[in-house]
Amino acid sequence: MNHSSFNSRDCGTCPIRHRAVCSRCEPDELEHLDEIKYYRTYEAGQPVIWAGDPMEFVASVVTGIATLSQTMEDGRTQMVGLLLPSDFIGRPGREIAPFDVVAVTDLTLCCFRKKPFEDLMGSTPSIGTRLLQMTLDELDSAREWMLVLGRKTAREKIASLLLIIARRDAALYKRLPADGMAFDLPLTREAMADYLGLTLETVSRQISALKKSGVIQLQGKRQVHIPDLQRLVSETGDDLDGGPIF
Amino acid sequence: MNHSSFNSRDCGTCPIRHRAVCSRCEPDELEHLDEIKYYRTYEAGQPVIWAGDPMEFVASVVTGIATLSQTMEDGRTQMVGLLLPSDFIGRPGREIAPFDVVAVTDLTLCCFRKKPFEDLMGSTPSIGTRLLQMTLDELDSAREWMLVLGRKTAREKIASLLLIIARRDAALYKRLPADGMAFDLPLTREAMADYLGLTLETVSRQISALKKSGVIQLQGKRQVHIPDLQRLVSETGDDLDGGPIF
DNA sequence: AACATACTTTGATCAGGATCAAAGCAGGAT
DNA sequence: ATCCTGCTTTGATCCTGATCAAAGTATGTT
Repeated sequence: MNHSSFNSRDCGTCPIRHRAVCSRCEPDELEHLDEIKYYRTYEAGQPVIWAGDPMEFVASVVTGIATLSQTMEDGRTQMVGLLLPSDFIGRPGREIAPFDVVAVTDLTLCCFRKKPFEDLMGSTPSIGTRLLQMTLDELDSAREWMLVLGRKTAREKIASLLLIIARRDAALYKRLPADGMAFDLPLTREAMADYLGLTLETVSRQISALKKSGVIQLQGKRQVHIPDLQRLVSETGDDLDGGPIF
Repeated sequence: MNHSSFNSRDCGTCPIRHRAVCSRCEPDELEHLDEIKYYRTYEAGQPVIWAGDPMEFVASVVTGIATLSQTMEDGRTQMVGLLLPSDFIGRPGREIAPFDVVAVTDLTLCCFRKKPFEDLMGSTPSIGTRLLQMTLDELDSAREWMLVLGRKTAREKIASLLLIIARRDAALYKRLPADGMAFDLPLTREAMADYLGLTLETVSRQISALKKSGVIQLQGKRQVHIPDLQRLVSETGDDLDGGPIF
């Protein structure tokens, strides 16, 4: 159990959802968990698992980013989930992975062998409750994403994705949204296109257009600076009165 | 408690998921449930609840069809879920409805007041487990739908929707898929468009095109006959090797 | 330095679906 | 019957984003 790879910030920002399954956050369950959990790392670009493969573990993302995606016979690909630190992978009670999981950056997973995890769930109801809440939140996110995919224009899609990444980034590092904020784009243009149901050319063009309009600024290809968050929000087409953004 | 409106077929085909919360299917929990549950009916077109409204109950669809949808300020609408008999509405642990719920046909809900339902969940772990399974299934469906919205052509979208309805219909009534099957389209062209991220004109045109190709036959506007299910499947663009359809 | 590779940008053209418009159809009310 | 209303079909045209193509940029390798 190599805990030395975790610095204190990882634990300080570790969301509640992670605590539910992470022995480092719930030391009283340490021994039990240590028997069934292990860490695993993947390099950027490596597959974690393919749709249809048997999946003998569930896991929590510790560091890095992974994608959940689906590919059609002819190669058309749709990303159906973006897995950021603290997100959960896998499901108790199902043997087969329903989607492809791929590491897009270097990735560390905190894995739990499935059988003992299910046993633990049975004996610790709070884990099931926590998992239900997380799953309901994910379902809401997926449904919100359906509006983006089905009804938004290319420009609105890009703005929505940037806002999602900015929001998760801010939440994760507990940065307050100053009047400007900056972050690294973790995805290639192609990955963004797969997320948004667009082509990579359209993604590139729309990012250029947002830059030209002054909504975003770019340093290099990946470093994004947003001078005015409200401006970006208004580009998403979403209701401005939908409550606080962060 | 008016159970007389349930005929025996309703209970015979009542899926496991419904059993988890329906006293009619779990008579041993009858008294307890009777204190907290009630039936409620809605006419076709009536709203059940609007996004943002406080929601003081959870419910299970008994008969009829409802939709979950999201609308943007400018009126663009995306349906994010189709609620058929046995589907669950609402979520423990959240006060506010995240989406609009509207009855598209006459609708009967089996409602449970939220507080006591949550108490019941706490004391009956199997309900939470069941709810987790249902939610995970819904999440998978939502993610599969993201592929439809993001990457499929209009024709493939229509074929996918017809197949989903046919599949659910067959499962609900336990009809075996003969070499041909028929069902009523419960949705207007506009509702189908909202589900598929299309306009109603495109839906109409693609349905006409599928009819002209002989993939489907229509009696009137709503009664659909599918002479060859495999033919319809091949129109969805999905992998044919994805296991049995029903 | 020269090259290779992967990613990105930009241009030109095309096509699928949206939009605008009008007519057809069925069921219900008077 | 006639009218009305809501739903559906079909036509004409437009536009957004896809496709095809090529050049630009950054990073690492020999």
